[in-house]
Amino acid sequence: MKDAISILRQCDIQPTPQRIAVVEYVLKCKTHPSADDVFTHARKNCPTVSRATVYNTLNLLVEKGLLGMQTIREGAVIFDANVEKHHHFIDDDTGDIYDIPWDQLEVKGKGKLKDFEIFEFQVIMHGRRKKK
Amino acid sequence: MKDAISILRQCDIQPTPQRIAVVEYVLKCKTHPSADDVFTHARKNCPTVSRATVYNTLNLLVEKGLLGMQTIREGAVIFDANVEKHHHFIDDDTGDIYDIPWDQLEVKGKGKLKDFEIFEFQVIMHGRRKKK
DNA sequence: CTTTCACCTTGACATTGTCTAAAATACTAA
DNA sequence: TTAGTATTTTAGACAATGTCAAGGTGAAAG
Ligand SMILES: [Mn+2]
Ligand SMILES: [Mn+2]
Ligand SMILES: [Zn+2]
Ligand SMILES: [Zn+2]
Repeated sequence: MKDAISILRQCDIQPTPQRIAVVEYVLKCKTHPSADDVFTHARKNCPTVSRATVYNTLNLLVEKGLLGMQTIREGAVIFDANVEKHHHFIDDDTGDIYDIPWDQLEVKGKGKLKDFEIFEFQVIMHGRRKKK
Repeated sequence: MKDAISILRQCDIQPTPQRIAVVEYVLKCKTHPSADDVFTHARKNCPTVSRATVYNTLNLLVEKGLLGMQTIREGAVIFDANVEKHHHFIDDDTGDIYDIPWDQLEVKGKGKLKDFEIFEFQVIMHGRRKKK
């Protein structure tokens, strides 16, 4: 992955130490973290970063399309470094959220929904991940 | 629909005025209300009902399977009088949430997800409802 | 050096949701 | 009826999520 500074520059966001700390964690994170998760981890590299700055940076990244945001978990929005279209599987035992590649599932019948103009959609699955 | 008292009795929940006010609103509501929506409306019929009782009653109804709960909107869980399996369409302009009958959509390919045991799933769509 | 400007921090605030202690209510049995 | 017990309700405390405004810091420009 490109380094945080280049990514920020490319989107016309000034690369400050606080923003770099947020970006370095959240854009390579595979765990669908909450804002508070990001805050905790960003603090390790930048101990003075504030909650407000974390929220501001996350919202900025989402606006710029560098970061996804999902409202599939109770209590807090989660952020998603994977900005390609994909589905989600939620392990109800552990709370872990897994990405399901877009082409693994096909949703048929959307054309029949005459009253609705669909901008985007995804399949949300709940269950348990099989231990291998 | 059966009356609130019978419904509560049938589930071994004592029908108190507070619970009746909650049930009468939430079980015939088609708008996917939040707990606070239910609180506001229940107060009209039972002006003394407290927030705690509304939450307790909603959680009881969900436990008993009389009410659905969905985490598809930011900020608050929503409740769903429709306990049949179905999908959801969210109008991003208005925030309104529409039920999509289960058999209108078909999700193919779940069998390929060997690592996951799926308990339930649904399709979540975002877009705009066409004005007729 | 002074002004300006973007950024950051702090803390206040609103909202959601849970929990507890005490009051109110309803059932039960003498 | 009356006393006692169990259930329910209420008010408020509390924690967590998220937004916002006020003021501080620091660099760049004049
Ligand atoms: Mn974490
Ligand atoms: Mn309402
Ligand atoms: Zn994802
Ligand atoms: Zn529904």
